[in-house]
Amino acid sequence: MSDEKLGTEIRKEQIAEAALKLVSSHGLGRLSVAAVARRVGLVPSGIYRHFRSKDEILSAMLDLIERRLTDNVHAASEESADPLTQLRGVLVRHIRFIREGRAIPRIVFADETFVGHPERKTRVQQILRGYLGRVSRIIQQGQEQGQVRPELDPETVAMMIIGIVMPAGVLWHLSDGGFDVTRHADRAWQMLHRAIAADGT
Amino acid sequence: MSDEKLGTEIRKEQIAEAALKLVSSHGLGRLSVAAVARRVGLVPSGIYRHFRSKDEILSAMLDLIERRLTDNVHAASEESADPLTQLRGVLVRHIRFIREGRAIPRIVFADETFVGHPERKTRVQQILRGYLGRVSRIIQQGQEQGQVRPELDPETVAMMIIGIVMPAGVLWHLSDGGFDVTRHADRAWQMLHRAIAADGT
DNA sequence: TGTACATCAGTGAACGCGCGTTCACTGATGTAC
DNA sequence: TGTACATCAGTGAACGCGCGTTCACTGATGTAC
Repeated sequence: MSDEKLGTEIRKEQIAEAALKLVSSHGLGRLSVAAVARRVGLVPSGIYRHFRSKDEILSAMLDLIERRLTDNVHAASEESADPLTQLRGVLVRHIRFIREGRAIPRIVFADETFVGHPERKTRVQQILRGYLGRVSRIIQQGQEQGQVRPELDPETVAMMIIGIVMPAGVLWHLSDGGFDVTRHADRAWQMLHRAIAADGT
Repeated sequence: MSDEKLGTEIRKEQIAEAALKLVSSHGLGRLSVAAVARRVGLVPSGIYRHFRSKDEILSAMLDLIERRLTDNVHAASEESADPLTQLRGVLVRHIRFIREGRAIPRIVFADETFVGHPERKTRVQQILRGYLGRVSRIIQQGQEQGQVRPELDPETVAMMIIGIVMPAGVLWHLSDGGFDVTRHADRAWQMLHRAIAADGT
């Protein structure tokens, strides 16, 4: 089945990556150890050389997701000096993220994620809060530099940005890509922009 | 097991209701025919007197959800004559809905819902689009009566209202009720209100 | 450079469990006479 | 009002399937001498 023997560090990475891709395309409910094994060119039992259980793979997937969300915000921040443009960059990247596959909602909303693992709720919360926190910081900078209304709660604004993406992502998925996420994001951002920009433009 | 024999129409209602409650509290992944049966006081095989399969129960649950969402908007519309107050009513009710259990996201995001049933995607889409449509109509009325900026796209506004609730619901769930959904909704609504109200108040 | 050995990634058969579903049955309910 | 019968909701045992996991094994790789 396998062409070659690989070190466990490399395999762990491969396996988590493969599992995430499978969840993106078919959902957590359909994620089987056998499917993951097939994807990396191993036999099901081979997985257990690198992970103690299926649950441990899920944890590794969460680590991957956290890393990617962090990278998203980081890349958007680097792209421009203007906080409002940075926010728009986060929005655009998040949409691209959704287009690539719905791994995040499929894990966050799946109850299998948390069954028997209450600590995982904390973990997921920490990931989302971390993301929101990073976005909030951009908004705070905007307030300090005078582009964003100073009386607004940065966290609320950050959540509203996510709130632009979430329902759009749902419709996009339900319509098999028929719903125009980008158009919605453009219009919604325009409205949100008016609500948060310091000058009334 | 069962105290009495009941007509199949009553049982169907009971079973769908029981299934919806189980999904609300434990998620679709944990929904078993046995658990539903236990809840209505039947033996697992007894369910099959009223539904041909587990899938058919899922369809009945979707019907229930649709009815409740419709009722939500209807009740909010009756409550006030002012469209903006009506919108706020929809928001409040939707939050109450979430507090009662996360049945909707747990079904909409679960992939088991759609596996082997592509037509169900259409069904769920129809439910959500129906809900959005009803909310949009309120916004249109607001535009006709001059309370809402006429240049805005009603559907986008409707989705932003849902977008206030969705991420808040996620955090509320992950924090086991620790996140203050109402406070977030208040703040977010205030911002959205400013963005959509015809006068700049 | 060659040999012996330890390590460990990968294999395949087998397990046990949960769960949806089937099926022959029982016995209560309502109706026809 | 009473009896016979058909209907059909409810039961419990048994099934088959998928899937996570275990275990004894094989054989490639890297290292020590």
